[in-house]
Amino acid sequence: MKLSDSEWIIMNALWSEHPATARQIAERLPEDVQWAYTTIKTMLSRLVEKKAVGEEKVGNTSLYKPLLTQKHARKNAFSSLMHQAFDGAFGPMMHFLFEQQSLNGKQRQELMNLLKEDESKKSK
Amino acid sequence: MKLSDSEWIIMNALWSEHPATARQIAERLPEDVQWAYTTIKTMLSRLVEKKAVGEEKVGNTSLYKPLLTQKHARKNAFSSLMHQAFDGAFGPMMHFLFEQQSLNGKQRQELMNLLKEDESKKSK
DNA sequence: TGACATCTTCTACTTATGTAGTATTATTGT
DNA sequence: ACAATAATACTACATAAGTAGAAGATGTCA
Repeated sequence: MKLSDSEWIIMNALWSEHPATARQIAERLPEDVQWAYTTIKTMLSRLVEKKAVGEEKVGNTSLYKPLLTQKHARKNAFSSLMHQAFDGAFGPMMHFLFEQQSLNGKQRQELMNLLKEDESKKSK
Repeated sequence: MKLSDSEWIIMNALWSEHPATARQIAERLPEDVQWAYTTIKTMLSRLVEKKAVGEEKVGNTSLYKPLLTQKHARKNAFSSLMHQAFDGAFGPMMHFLFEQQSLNGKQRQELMNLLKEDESKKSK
């Protein structure tokens, strides 16, 4: 399941709290996203069709909730990027990230800690 | 500059060696990509239009070369992903990657080395 | 010099994405 | 009970992406 740019925007709003009505989602969109209410509805319908979002009617109003988890969406996005841009190789991708980001000392330290944390988790 | 899925495929073939003719690119595509020659030409034209690729005629044949570098393309892709999926935050993105990949000892070691390498480069 | 192979350019068609209007239906405050 | 509000479903339309055929120009080998 691959999300388009606009779909990410909707999903982000939905993940942040759900279930939610279209109206609530509208209110949570980033400042710079000024979509008509019907645009949001259209996006939601398409996401429901794709089974990324679930819809439940309560009265005449729909409540939406994510079916695709944020974690899955992120995973898919990385997987996709890793395959198209790094021929599927994790190592080179990481290498690139480190190289690019010209990490400052703190960031580097943070990453070190993450790695160590991961290590100790593993060995337990 | 954002590349579509198909565009990545073409660009990968082009980055691998250039300049290249459409025919050469065709030959380098992954096994599972069976595009008509004209499809490749269409993609190339569109990439030329977008200035991601340069075209130079030699005789009646075009030679193509990347204008958008692989590095830039990768950077853009990450930037885009980081913004849509992690609200632009590098740290959380890294955290996610570590968590997801359940790194084995060797991979972890490799990453550590990358970090240290980076550190020593910095301090010089 | 003609038959083939090969390139190019144009055109075409489908599905996806981005964005929103209109018409209809339901809810509600007075 | 009705006007105002708000929700829904449907339709619409532009641009991007995916994929390729047709026709015309050019090169090439016997």
